[in-house]
Amino acid sequence: MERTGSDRRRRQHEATRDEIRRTARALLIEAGPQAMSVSAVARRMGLSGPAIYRYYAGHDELVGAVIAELFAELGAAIEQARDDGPASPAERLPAMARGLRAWATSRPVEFRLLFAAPIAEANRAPESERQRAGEHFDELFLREAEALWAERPFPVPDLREADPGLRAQVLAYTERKGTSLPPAAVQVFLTCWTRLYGLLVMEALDQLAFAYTDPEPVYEACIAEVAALLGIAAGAAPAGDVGRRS
Amino acid sequence: MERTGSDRRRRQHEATRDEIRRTARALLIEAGPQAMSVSAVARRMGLSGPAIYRYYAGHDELVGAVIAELFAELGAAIEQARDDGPASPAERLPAMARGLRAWATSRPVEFRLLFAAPIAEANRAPESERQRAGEHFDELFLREAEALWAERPFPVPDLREADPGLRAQVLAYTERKGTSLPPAAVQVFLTCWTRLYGLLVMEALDQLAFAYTDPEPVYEACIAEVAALLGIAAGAAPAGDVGRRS
DNA sequence: TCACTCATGTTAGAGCATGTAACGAACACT
DNA sequence: AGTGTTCGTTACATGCTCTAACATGAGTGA
Repeated sequence: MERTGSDRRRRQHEATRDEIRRTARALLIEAGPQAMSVSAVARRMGLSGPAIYRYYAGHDELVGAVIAELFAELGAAIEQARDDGPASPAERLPAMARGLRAWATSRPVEFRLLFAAPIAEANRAPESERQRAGEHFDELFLREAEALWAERPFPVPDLREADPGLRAQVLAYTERKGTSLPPAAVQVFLTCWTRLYGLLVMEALDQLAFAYTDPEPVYEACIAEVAALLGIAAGAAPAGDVGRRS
Repeated sequence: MERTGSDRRRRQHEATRDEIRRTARALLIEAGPQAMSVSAVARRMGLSGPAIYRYYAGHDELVGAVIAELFAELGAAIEQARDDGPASPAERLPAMARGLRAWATSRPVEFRLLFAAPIAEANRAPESERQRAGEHFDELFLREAEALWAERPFPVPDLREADPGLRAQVLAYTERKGTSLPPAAVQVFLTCWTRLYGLLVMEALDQLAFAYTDPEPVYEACIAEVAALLGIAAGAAPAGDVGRRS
């Protein structure tokens, strides 16, 4: 199995792997997640069924590759939102939050696959691509919160008054991440991040439709709340919204 | 098709329909959502495949029936949590929130099916079972918020300072529900409800695992936050947690 | 009572999915 | 040139949803 292989072969193999992944993604966008079948991908590429298995061990691995690609893109989009705007963390954090949602709303099918999927057992492993990606986004925002804290600390609650179980978990997270933030600040950060993230997931699952037809201002309000918790002003949302397939 | 039919026949038909639904649910619990296949249900009942189609138009309708049953149970659980405790809305609201999560955590597979499913297209229709159920839960909590407001109004923001789009949606929701709450209070209520609900959905989707191993105190903290917004004390969580299949 | 109707079951099969097995042809490396 | 790997094929096993066609038996009405 691909022991050494000439460079020629290896690159050819990679190229086909990529083409399969791109084809799967195209099908995902055109016809939803269940259209991403091994057969359908092969059919579209002019191959016949089992050929795909030379490149991916099975359907799950193929879907996993698409998911990994999307996670990378989403991460890049957030980083770009961070780096585009002005240099102050107080402005960057809301920009990143908006970048996150802009990506999500311009690619609804993909976002749903990432965050509102059946969650194939494979992707629920402790060290799965998915968990790693979640931690990564998390860290992007955490770094920014650290910068904000260094510049101008925000008010924090007294952790000694918190539930012991909760405090233990916050301490564990603080330790694991090796952050410069004090645990009480980490607690605030997690609250903020969870609210934003949760709202997005709900939107992706159409769980906000019972009350809201357009979640955008709801998300903006959440950004404002969170900004208030962090002691910063949210700033206005950029005027023009991002369209699909920018 | 079941035009008139004697009562005997009709009841027999209903009984079989129920048995099919129960069997599907058993399979769901034992082996996950994708085990709820028409074939598997028939096999377990000693029937052969197509017999099921005499009772359900197809796989989607069968799953929809299971979902409807679960929604009804969840609603009943919340109502019971409401009616069990003391009579004050200030105590009932947290009790209902805890009842909601108790149901969710004691039936993880079922809860995932309800709120974290692939969302079969059928269930995304404006008047689907799912939307109706969402509105129903929503109303259960809304009624309680009304009682709380009548007893002791909670502080509300000035809606005139809110985003016009958000305000319009809150007004529309207020009108649609015909609630006695003023729009600004509805806005607070929706914020509270969205936070609780969002946290639960995230837990169901394992989206909290990046930071928390045990979401229970996180949820309790959220209840406390929300209670603060409503000007009430959350009270302590009941000591013993509810086990599965109580 | 007898024949009719219709609900309910059956088997057969179409169509699509994942995935394996067995085989052939192109390719690279010695 | 020979040899083994890679990459494609077809054939097939199995499972799923769902339709078609047929059998059976219980209730219904003349």
